[in-house]
Amino acid sequence: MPADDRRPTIPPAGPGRTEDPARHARDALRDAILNGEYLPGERLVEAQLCERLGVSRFNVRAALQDLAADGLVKVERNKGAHVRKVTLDEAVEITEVRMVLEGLVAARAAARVTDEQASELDEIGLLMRRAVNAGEFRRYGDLNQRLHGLIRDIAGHRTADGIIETLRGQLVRHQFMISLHPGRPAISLPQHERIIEAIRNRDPKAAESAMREHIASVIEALRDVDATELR
Amino acid sequence: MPADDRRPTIPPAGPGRTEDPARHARDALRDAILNGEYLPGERLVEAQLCERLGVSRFNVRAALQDLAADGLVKVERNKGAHVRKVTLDEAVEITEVRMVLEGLVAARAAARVTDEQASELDEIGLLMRRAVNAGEFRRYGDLNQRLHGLIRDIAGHRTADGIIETLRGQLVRHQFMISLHPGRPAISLPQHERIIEAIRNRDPKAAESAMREHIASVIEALRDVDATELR
DNA sequence: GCAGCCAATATTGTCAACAAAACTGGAAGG
DNA sequence: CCTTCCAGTTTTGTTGACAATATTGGCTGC
Repeated sequence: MPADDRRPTIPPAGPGRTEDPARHARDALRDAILNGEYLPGERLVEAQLCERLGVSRFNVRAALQDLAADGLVKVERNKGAHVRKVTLDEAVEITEVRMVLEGLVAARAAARVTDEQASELDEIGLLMRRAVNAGEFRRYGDLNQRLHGLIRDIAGHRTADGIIETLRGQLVRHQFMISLHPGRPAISLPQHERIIEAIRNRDPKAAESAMREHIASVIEALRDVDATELR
Repeated sequence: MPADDRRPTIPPAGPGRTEDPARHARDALRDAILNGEYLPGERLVEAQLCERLGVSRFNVRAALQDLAADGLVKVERNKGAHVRKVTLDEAVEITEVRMVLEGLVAARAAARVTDEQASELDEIGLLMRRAVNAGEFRRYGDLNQRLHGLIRDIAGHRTADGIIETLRGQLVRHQFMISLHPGRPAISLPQHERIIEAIRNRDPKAAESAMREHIASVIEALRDVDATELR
């Protein structure tokens, strides 16, 4: 075993100390996992997390249970917590669910979009095209997230929104790899543009099917990336 | 306040005592809420639950946190836990999500159904028709649940399955009222039969749209029931 | 060398007591 | 009569210690 873990400590959130430690622990641990500081399958020992997060074991346990509910960690009785491993099959299932949920959300967004929101959508579309043309893939990825987020805001479907957000968390690693997949933006850009257009036209059915097609192609990309990686 | 709470105690699960109390507490409390022994909005005081469930406060808290993740209770810091109230709008949202998820599941079931499973579907359809003709509404409700469950088994989509199950829990009360709504079976029976037929024919698209139509009509029923109740 | 066992250790599960916060009822003042 | 404030009480938040369980590493006998 390593003599000492050199990972940075995440001390209390500033000098304020006004926040409750439970929240801090949960958010800090979630960020740490999402940033890949703990790898899938890695064991999460409560005592170590106490030091790392600067909170008591009580709050560490609460955080672990919370993240287990989000599917980010898995806890087994008397065996502790691990970062959850998401297999390719699970990733596909999760993305299938996201496909129908975001389809629902897109349809609803098309039914509720205001003129102001429509031009915001247009602007994102424009920026996306520019980013692709300029080869700024990182920027494109950010815009991608912003677009999906805006659509969900327009739809205002809290239930679907919460589930989508939870599922997204479970896939950060996979999603990240997809965004770097060569040729990916060229495929997804026109799909995004069709989604935007359908919502602008206030056509729920078109918006739903455009969104579903888009995410269906994400599923293909998932499989591709996985195949590429295991070569 | 009531001088004494006469609700039945749920003592340890038999003489075995092999099960962990955390699991027992969680399941017993979930059942109690689902059976309506605690009403929506009712406060859940930890000390009372300790007596009721025969476990320590530690385990009561764990159970409450678990059920909060399932959306059955809501806990507010320093304010305790309440049985979550599901408004009509939320119930509609939840059912919309169920609509697209069960649509996905139905499509997948149609793609994977075996001959044996197909005849099982047929049998349930037959029993449903009989139950409706005989006016056995309670039985029809049970068969309804069995049908949806079988479809989900056939699909084998663990991710969608888990979410659907969670959502169903949040709606037990509403669902129960719908099943007693007069004229409801006459509407839903032919919808169920169309779903069964589409899956039998191994036609995913038809299965998905049949399922979505069915659940869309459940949403209407939800609104009706609510309107009837507040008259 | 190795399979199985046993003690030592590491880790998680549980509890009971205490601290902090929220709620309650009633008294004081307007 | 109403509002405000202040104990007293109830309820939740947190801690540290201890118990139960799993894991590790070495030992023994084959």
